[in-house]
Order: sequence, then C-alpha cells, then structure tokens
Amino acid sequence: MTISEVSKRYGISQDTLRYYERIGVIPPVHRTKSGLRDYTEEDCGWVELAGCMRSAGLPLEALTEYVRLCREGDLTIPDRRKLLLKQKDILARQLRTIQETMERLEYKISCYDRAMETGTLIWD
Amino acid sequence: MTISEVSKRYGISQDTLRYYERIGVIPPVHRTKSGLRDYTEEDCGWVELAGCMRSAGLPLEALTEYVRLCREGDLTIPDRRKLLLKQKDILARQLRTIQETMERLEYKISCYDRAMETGTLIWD
DNA sequence: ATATCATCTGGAGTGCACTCTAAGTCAAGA
DNA sequence: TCTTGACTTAGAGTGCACTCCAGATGATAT
Repeated sequence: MTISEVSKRYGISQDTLRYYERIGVIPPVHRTKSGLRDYTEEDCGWVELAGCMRSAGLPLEALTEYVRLCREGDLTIPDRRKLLLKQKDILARQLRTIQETMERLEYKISCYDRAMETGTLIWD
Repeated sequence: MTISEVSKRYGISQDTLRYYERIGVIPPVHRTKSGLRDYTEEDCGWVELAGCMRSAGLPLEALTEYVRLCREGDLTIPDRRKLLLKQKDILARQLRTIQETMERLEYKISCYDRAMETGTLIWD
C-alpha cells in the first residue's frame, strides 16, 4: 500500500505519516527495494492506532513511548499497561470537563432561546 | 481583586490573564486610578467562562468572537446563540471521539491484564 | 526616604504538532 | 527514451496558546 493510499484511508496527510514515522509514533514502515514506503496491514494498524489516539487529543510523546516499549519485547507489558491506564485516566478527566462545559453551553443557549422568544435576556 | 488573586482563584497564570485581555478573550478589566488591574466580580465571571471553555479545548478565537458579539449589544443574540451551538456540537463530537478511544484503551488494557496473568498476550 | 515586592507594557521566545519547500529519485504511459 | 507525476529526504516555516523578559512604574513595610 502506497503512502497516498494510506493517507486517504485514514485521513492523515502524507507529510504527517512521514513525520509520525520519523519521530517514532509508528514503527518503521516496510519499503520496496527502491526505498518507497509500502505499508503492510500491520503498518496500517499502527497508523490507525496513532490516528485514533491523536483524534482524542493524546500527545505524540505517549505514542512514541508506547511504540518504543512494544518494540522492546514482552518484558515491557506491565509498563505498557501502566502507560495506557494513565492515558485512559487523562481521557476520563477530559470527558468530565467536556461534559461540564457542554452543560454550561446548553444553559447559555437556553437563555438565548428564551431571549429570542420573549425579547428579554435573563442570565445566570 | 488583584491579578495575583484572580490567578490563584482560577488557576490561570497572570501572563495568561493579561494575554486573554489583550487579544479580547475577556473584555477590558477595571483598573485602579494608577492603572493596575482591579477585577470586579463581573470581570471574574469572564475569566471563569474563558477558563471553562479553554479547559474543554475550545479555541481562543471562538471566545474572542463571542466577547465581541456580547459587547455589540442585544442585536447579536441570534449570532451568539449560533456560535455557542456550534461550539457545543464540536464538543459533542469530541466527546464521542474520546469515548471511542477510551473503549479502545480499555480493551488493550484488558489484554495486558490477561497477558500478565497467563503470560500470553492475545491481540485484536 | 528607601528598599522590596507587585504590577505594568511591548515584544521576544517556547513547545507542540504539523506543514511546506527544495532538490533529488522512482515509476508508468506515449 | 522522454515526460509526467508520485515519492524521497532534510530542514525550514507555520499557527496556536501560551510564557518569559526587560525596563518602567506602583504599593508597602521599615
């Protein structure tokens, strides 16, 4: 699979795919004899994981560290588990923050709804 | 209220408070005769709102635009409502993304849990 | 009055995550 | 074979949201 195909498949730019590989967010990608990237399904799996984690806002650093541990072998399984647990906790906190902010927005929107009906803006 | 008190109260650095005011994320803050910032409760309300929206990851641009509309008067109420609705939709999408990523992380963590018990890592 | 600490402004610097550029190599069709 | 378009690298540039700095002024305690 070429880089342009992978780019389209996951909605990640070619530049970003090369960048991710360069800094270790994904492991080195398989190449053709002439040096062109030729993504295997496994390579694609790493791209998809990176895209998933990034879309949730997790930092590239956490991904590079995870990839590093995976490449080091089974002895790092407890460390990998701990790393993922930490990122999950970060997301759980972010989830609550977003929920609170959404409620806040919904309240303000409802005030504007009423204001547009009655012509009077009543606040907080 | 001094800037250092507001900084402590909301966990936002003094530099950031000045920056937010400068670019219009909050309206101009009341000053003492000698030019020092002297936050009223209303000023604090804007700071708190900015902190809330930022903690959820909304861009400063949306906040400056909202503040600009508020300062323009009641005619902008429909625009303000629309703006908040748009930000709420962005958060709703982000919420789903985070939930999906958390499920993904939970699955991987459960695989590692099993691997640490049985000594065998079974994937996807 | 003086020393010390907080605050002020304008502008420069930082970190993150891309994103673009230049100059070169590779591959497929006419 | 030639041309066109995709791909390669290293390195520079961008946008966002701060964050820091220098030099000046204000406020407070001795």
